[in-house]
Amino acid sequence: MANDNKLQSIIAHCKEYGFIFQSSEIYDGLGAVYDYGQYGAELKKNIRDYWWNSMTRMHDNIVGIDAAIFMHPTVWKASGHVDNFSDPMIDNKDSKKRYRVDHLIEAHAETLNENESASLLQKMEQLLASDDFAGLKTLIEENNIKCSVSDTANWTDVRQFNLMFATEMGAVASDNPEDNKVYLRPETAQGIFVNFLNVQKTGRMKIPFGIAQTGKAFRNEIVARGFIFRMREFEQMEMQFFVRPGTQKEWYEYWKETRMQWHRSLGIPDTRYRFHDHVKLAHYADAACDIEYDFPMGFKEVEGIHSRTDFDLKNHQQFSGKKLTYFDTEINQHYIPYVVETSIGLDRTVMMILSEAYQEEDLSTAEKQDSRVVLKFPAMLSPIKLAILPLLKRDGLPEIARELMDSCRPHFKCFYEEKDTIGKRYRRQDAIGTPFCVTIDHQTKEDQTVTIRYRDAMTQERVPLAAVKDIVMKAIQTF
RNA sequence: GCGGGAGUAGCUCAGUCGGUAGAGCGACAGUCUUCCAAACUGUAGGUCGCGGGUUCGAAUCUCGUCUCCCGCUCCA
Repeated sequence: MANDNKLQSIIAHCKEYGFIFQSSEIYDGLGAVYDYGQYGAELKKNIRDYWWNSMTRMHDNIVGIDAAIFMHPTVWKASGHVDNFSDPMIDNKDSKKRYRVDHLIEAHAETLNENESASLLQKMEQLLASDDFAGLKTLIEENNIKCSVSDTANWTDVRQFNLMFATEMGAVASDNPEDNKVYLRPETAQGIFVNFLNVQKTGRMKIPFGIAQTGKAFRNEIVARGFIFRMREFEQMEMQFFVRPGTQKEWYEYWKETRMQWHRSLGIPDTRYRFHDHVKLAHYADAACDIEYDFPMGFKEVEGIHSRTDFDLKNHQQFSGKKLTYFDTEINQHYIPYVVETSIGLDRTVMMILSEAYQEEDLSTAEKQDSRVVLKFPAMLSPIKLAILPLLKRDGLPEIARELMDSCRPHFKCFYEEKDTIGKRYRRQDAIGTPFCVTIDHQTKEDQTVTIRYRDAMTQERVPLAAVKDIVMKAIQTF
């Protein structure tokens, strides 16, 4: 199957079987926002739990928190988000090149004589200060400023590209709206940094240690596309690992390898992944790489591992005026810890798991055309673990099935169905990725055995009714 | 953001010259069946993405708009 069709098929399948719907669909949808349906929500939760447990339960020195989406506005000044991402921009329609308005005008000013230049820059400053975008465009047009690529002055309107969503906090309007302005966090990491000392002290944590968190983040992407790959509201799973300065390189390597093992544990072969080391580093990092997965639209980042140095804590210390140092009793020194971050997109992981699991199989024989769509999820991630199917809806078979259901449902998600032929019921479970189906038939009444049918191989075998729960439990065991 | 393509039932799609909307699959209720969908009967589902215009009449022509997909661009 061609890859361009595969994404379409997955989107259609996700909708048809209740995994993912477009947000507000009856109102024509809201761009790049999606809702998880009944099975999608289970799948997403299972992935989140698996990540959470692998971080917090399987490491002595990593604890989890849940910070608020709203944070003090100064947080985003300290993190660099306010300054770096709120400049007015303008596009040249011919070259399609986008410029920061101030850069464009400043570059032009350099070609002018001293008086003209100063006058131009002064006008620009006034317009920038008053957010007069129309005035800025007029200024560009009056000065006949051209694009260096296309050499034309065919410009779009000036627009503000602030990638952070803002809202107002507090019911009382202020004279200056900026006073009440709060942002929806564009990343979850800052909630960890500002709680670094709280957790360290109350948890009596000793470096090296980590703080993990999952939660929603919001980015007002200009171009958001690719199904749930790039959404305006999305969920991150992040862990910030605090280390002694100078040891960050080895921890960076450690987490690179540890995170890759986690990916392997999802049953996805190495060939579907690749590392992408950042050459051009962000302002906060001294080393960074992406784990990329081969999505239907090509290799794309699913997780980032960044050595963030002491950039964040140092800035928060400076902006807040609160000391954010740690006293290391081993070397009797105070220092601001360095941070190695692992940051994985939960929605991207859902999409990765779906892409990997989705299979259209041709089951045709000489006599009969046949095919199925199956989601080959790792059993621990499947929305439904076990489907319990009485072969007939009479002769006491449903009663036995219900008993099995009652004994299993406290332990894992089960599904009961007695409608339609058994083959049809199997295929329906294939379509939502249920790894096990158990069928109760007349023989069950005689010898207390059932047929268990495996999703991937479509084979089945006879097992004791009493063993079913343990078979499934064992298969979904994660650690 | 620019360019291209597309929106008709839950899904995949048909719908001629402008004349009051159809199929297959799926779903639901039964029948049959006794371990791998597509056997039989019946039922429900659509302001043809949304809004304006042309017309006696618009799924169809036209303008606008929203959404999705592809390419380029961007991505702390």
